[in-house]
Amino acid sequence: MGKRKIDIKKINNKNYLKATFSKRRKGLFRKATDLCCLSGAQIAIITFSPGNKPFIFGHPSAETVIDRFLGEQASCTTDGDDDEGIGPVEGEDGHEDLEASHDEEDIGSVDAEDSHGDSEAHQEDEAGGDGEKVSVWWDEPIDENLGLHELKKYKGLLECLKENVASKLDERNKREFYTKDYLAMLNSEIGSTSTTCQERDLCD
Amino acid sequence: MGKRKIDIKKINNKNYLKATFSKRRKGLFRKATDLCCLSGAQIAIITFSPGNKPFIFGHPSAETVIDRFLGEQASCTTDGDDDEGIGPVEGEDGHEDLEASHDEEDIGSVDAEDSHGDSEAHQEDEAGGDGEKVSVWWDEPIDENLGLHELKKYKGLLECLKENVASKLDERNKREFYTKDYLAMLNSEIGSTSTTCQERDLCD
DNA sequence: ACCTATTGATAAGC
DNA sequence: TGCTTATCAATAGGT
Repeated sequence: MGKRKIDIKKINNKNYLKATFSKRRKGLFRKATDLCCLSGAQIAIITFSPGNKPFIFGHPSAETVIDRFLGEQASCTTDGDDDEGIGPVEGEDGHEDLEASHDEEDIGSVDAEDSHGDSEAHQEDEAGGDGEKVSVWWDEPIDENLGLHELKKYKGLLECLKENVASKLDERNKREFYTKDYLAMLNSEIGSTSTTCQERDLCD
Repeated sequence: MGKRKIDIKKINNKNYLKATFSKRRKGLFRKATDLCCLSGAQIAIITFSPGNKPFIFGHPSAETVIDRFLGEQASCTTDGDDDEGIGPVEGEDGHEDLEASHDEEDIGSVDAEDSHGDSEAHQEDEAGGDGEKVSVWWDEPIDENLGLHELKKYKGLLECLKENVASKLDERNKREFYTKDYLAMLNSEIGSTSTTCQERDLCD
């Protein structure tokens, strides 16, 4: 999408690599920010640059999301939680289902909706409201509890998240190594410097 | 970037929210994939959809990157590793430097290069090659060891990563809950179904 | 889900 | 490295 199309292959030129990684990482974080604001989803991104520098994005915080992830894995392995656990841990090997995971066939039959496209299309927010939906693994509906909780926390402060803010952070050599709430951090930066709020409305 | 510009604020319409989250999450993962291929960076993305469904992206694996992240945090707190640790864990609170972390001022003075922009601009790949560079925290220069190791692992297999592949995964209700190598997984899907390789060359 | 009109992200060039 | 511009890519709406 630049002036010329580039092949998605390893960049060898060090300088070009640095510039590209920098730009694209920023773009990735911005996408994540937008997704958080739009959907209220919890997202954590851990990045180790080619120079082995860590760049962390997290909402409500990297640790929160990581813990939740690790927690689910644990409950999946030990508790078995409910019945149809989330998709089991998979990878190049293929399947390595644990005990209660029979998602491929099971869930497909339980919920006829996820027949074709994106698997997150169905919502189990109502946790049983629609009946045949996949059950939640925990008792915290993000939109209600966490979502409200988090968003209430930032209220009007989280009004906009301009890219300039991130740039400003870089200038201060903070290295964007944040495990707390990335959005909140950006917000605090905005608040302290009155960055112009271009077009993004309240994220709440 | 659709037919009409939208405000980056919480979407209330459930259906629209689902559709948007789905599209944008896919876009986010694709961006991460591109960034991995281009820079060889290690990236993990943990996402909990508004329906509390987990969607994991990881290269070389979510667990690998998470462990590395947690490991650095630990070493930062306990060992102190070298001297100029990475940017300390920061957040909305401001700074909470640990013991050996005086990166803001220190690194700035040590390396005159990271005075303004993106902090990952400097490379410590050579681990002392240029001398005044920020030191690595571990003994694994990604481009050399990890990068080579990982890439060698997938060789020509990782030739292309088309979006169709991800779609296909959704169709199989795998929910994209992968903690192993996301790229490798996509690759295996490609290999088993001979997905067309449009324009992406070898990621290696 | 798939299409198309638009806005957004970004490769080059300063 | 940040800014600007020309282009390609992601995606909002609508089917």
